[in-house]
Amino acid sequence: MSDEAQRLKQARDEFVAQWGAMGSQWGINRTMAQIHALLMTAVEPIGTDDVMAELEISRGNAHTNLKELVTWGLVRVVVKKGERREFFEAEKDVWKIFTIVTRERKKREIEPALAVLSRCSEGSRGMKSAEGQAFHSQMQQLEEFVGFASKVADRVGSMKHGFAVQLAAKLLG
Amino acid sequence: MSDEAQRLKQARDEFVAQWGAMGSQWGINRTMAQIHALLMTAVEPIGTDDVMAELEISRGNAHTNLKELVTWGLVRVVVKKGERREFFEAEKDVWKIFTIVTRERKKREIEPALAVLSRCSEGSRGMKSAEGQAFHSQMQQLEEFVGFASKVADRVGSMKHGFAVQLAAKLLG
DNA sequence: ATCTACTTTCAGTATTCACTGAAACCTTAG
DNA sequence: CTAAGGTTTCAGTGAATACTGAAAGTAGAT
Repeated sequence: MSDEAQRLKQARDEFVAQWGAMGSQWGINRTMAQIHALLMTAVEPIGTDDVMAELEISRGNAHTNLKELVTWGLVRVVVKKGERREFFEAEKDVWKIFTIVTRERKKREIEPALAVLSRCSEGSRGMKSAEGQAFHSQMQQLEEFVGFASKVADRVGSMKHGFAVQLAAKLLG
Repeated sequence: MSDEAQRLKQARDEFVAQWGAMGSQWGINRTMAQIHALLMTAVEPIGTDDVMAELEISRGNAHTNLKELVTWGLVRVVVKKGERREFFEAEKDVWKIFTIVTRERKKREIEPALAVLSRCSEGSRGMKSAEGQAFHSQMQQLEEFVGFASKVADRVGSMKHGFAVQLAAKLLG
């Protein structure tokens, strides 16, 4: 193997390992993040067995996490003609990756919070005691803010890349 | 206990429980989120023993998570005169809470990612093979995007509430 | 209809992460 | 100094989560 090919393999392994470690920090399961890293840096679609071999994981594990990535929309299933098995290919456009992750995190983090806050705010409406009023007010403020974050996430998530860049340039300028 | 006081207790318990459950989703430990919820809805500073009693957790657990909340900056230590023990009080301003969480998440999620990407991008600079170039390009794009997200987080985190509201109004308008 | 090449599921196991409770450690008061 | 009141640490335990491997399921090919 050439020197460069070795360096490349090393760099890629490092990326896969570290991206996986990062996944934990992000509340995403390590294997899923590793598979994602592997696919993002693959030149062409790869199959379940390649994933198993590369990451030294079981078929079940590879399967589950590949399907989860497909559910998120970060990975597509590809069928090659003349091949019976499925191959997988990751979305590589960073802006698309970002909007997908934004959408998922909104679903998982913001929306449940909003539901909780709504109920707590509603359940304490019109209380007479100082404590009751303070609680209601706190719930209302949180609800308003989170609702607002939810709208921002929607808006940003549906922007075209170019527009987002413009907006951000203004923000940072 | 009056009817209203009961309703309040119920609503507050629900908030604490649900906020805790949410914490898991957010990659924050459940107890820490529960303590935070408890403190956010407390009328006055409370002590370790109150937290232990309210959440039915051990001293060690209460202690560790209270200190972690203090480290984050979401909770302050308060000393009452004539009292030897420490009391705790949460920041209640939602915008401040938001900026603190933004700062912490940037530190925990964005900065390590950036470091990884830098190294991988650097380590694959100037490769000749198509694979090497594709890898380098992918790393560069990710690095650029994440670096950018980092700056946005800084900027938003240091905004005054009023300014952020204005900006957001424009964004959502 | 049967074989073959895969995909999917899931009970059991391993790993990781959080919690307990008790001991060690401060700090102020007497 | 010693005692009392309070805080901090941490080894051991428990709960949650992820992973394995093998069996069951599916679908195209013969």
